[in-house]
Amino acid sequence: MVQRACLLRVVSQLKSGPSLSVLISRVWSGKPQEGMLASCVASSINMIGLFLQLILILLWTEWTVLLHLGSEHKDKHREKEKLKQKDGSSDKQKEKDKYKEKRKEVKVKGFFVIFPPRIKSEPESEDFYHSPKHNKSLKREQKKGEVGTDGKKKVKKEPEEKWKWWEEERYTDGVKWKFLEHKGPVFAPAYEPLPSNIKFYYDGKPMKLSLGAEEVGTFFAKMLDHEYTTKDIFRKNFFKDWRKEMTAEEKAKITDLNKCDFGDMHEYFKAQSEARKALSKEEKQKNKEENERILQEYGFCVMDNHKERIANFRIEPPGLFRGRGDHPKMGMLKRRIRPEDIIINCSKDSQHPKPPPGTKWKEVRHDNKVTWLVSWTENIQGAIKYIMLNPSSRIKGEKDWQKYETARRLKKCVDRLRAQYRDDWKSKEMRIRQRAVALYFIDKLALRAGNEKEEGETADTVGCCSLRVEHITLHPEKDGKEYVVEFDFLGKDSIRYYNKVPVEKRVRELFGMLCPDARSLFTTILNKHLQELMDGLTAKVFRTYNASITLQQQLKELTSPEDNVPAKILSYNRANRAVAILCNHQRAPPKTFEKSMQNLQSKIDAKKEQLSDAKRELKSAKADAKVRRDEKSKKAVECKKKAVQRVEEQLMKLEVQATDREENKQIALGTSKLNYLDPRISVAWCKKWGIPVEKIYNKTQREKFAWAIDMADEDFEF
DNA sequence: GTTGCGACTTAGGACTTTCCTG
DNA sequence: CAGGAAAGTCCTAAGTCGCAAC
Repeated sequence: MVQRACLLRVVSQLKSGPSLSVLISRVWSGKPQEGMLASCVASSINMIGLFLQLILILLWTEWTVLLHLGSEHKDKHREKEKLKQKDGSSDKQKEKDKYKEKRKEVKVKGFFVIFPPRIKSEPESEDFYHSPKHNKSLKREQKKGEVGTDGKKKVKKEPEEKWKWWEEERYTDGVKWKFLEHKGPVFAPAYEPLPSNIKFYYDGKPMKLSLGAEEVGTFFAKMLDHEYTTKDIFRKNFFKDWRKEMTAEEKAKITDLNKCDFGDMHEYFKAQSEARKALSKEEKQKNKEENERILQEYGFCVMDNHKERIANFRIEPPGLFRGRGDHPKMGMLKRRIRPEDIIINCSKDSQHPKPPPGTKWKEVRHDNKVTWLVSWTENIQGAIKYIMLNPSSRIKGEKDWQKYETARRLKKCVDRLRAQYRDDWKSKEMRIRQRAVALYFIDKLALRAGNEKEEGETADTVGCCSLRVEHITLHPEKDGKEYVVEFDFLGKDSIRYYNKVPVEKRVRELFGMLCPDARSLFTTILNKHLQELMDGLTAKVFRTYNASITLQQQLKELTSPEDNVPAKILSYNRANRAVAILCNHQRAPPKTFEKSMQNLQSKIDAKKEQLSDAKRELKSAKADAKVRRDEKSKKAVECKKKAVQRVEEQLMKLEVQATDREENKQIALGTSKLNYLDPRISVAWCKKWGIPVEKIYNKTQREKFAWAIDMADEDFEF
């Protein structure tokens, strides 16, 4: 589609145009019509100019205008902004030095060594894979091994000493490991044919399907409850792929999906899942144990002398592809992965995983410049999928830590950078101006970079550099504010980004000649530029930086020392929420939201009543005590007092909970917590206010952020 | 220089387990 | 002690970004 040319490119094509006022009035007056737009672009008419002007307006917008948190937060945000500008550099080095010192102090305690017999029995070969640099730690671990060898049970009983990888040296040369051993993937269970009494009907008549066709048919049958099985694209894609699995006869007969009746099959699967739920305790326990056994066998690997948890050791089962949003490939058959599709990565001297009997791996390689253990190529997009380690592993943790360190380095130079890109808006070179505009959005609105994607291969979503004209509307005035830019587009995962951003009208200047091919590789150009500005800087670092700094600031602002623990946690959640809003992390409101909110409210009401009862009782007890003046009645008063207090606390807790939940209706906190917020900020906050870290991070999260929990003091500054 | 590929992070929703309450 | 809500886990899609191949 011609009119799909991206916004920046459109902007870039502007040379000169009709009078400004005409253009502006056209835009201000409403959405550009599709046809109009198409013809404009096609004939190089300068309707496009409008968008240049939009950019110009934005360019001249004052920094202090707070864009992302919506109008109510504007003022707060301004302050934040000031703060942001102020505390540019500092403390990081301090932090680092402190940590270095701490490291020096740390004595090496024991490491829990896995598979000690193996590791112990072949130390020579390990040495072979360890650079001199690593010999030190290796020796330590071997010592450990000796201690641990005399029995797993014994080791298990002891409070397990966690390996503090963050106290060890890192590889610097692109090597990711020296030794890697694992058992390979767990394949999806083989297809179980339907019992003979469960039938598929075509055109009202029962029909026995071949095994292959039946299997794929069951994928569809299982999904019948989902709305998307009614979607045209889904049905079309499914039917096309299904036919490929049919025998010639089946193909000849089954020509219309609408004549297929999967009802029986659907009922069967439903009953099966019911039956699974209704299993007896013992049976459930048995299943659990079996799962645990598989986890123990396949869920771990040994990487450089340490047993590490694997994130996804199960191969994705076959099924029907369901992309997010309006995906053109929804309904296509996701093929079953066989050993022959699998590439194994492990070290040469490890015990290679064995393929299932009678099969072969596609390849076994020994590439220690990558972190994956297993890979295969998926058939829908042709993308490569990997089996990698858990976030608690050294290899993921180091990277995560490094990510936040990069963001902290950005903090040091962000002022300079912002000044620079503002300056670049005036540049004579179009590319530079363009780059600077993109950067502005990425920084201020925390937009994603927005890489190019192949049209028709995926849902139509965009990011900063791939925004198109139709994603932006200009309003001369909206909600009492002048010059409001309205963003409305689908971002990653087809999540809608909607934001009205008031901008200040300023001097406008026309850009000069523009380069029409500027868009291609735009994110590459952008990132190259960023790389020059700061080592390791890319577009996404801004998201990390802005998220983390916002958390830190919000925590400072929202935490009241006199608050009790639940209230402080509410503050934390609010700070977290501010970040989630900034990053546009949304969720569908839980289906049961209204109901559970009502329940909570009635609980609160009940609690209130209970409170007034308790108060009344206290009063009468007091009166009683006054009259009687004996120990017993005094005690009773104390008792009642405590009861009132307790109920008050409970009520408060409930109310806090209600507020929290209401505010959280459509906002997902998990993503930012897991991916954008430097955990050391949260850990420091917990330490400072005496909040148990368990209140903020659950077990998995504590494992992932073990490095931060261990190293951050209460005075950590991002 | 451009394109496509490979590796890795980030993402929301489905599914499962745990917790709470009546 | 069941049943519903909340919390936690699993799943895998969909991004980012660098680099090799053309």
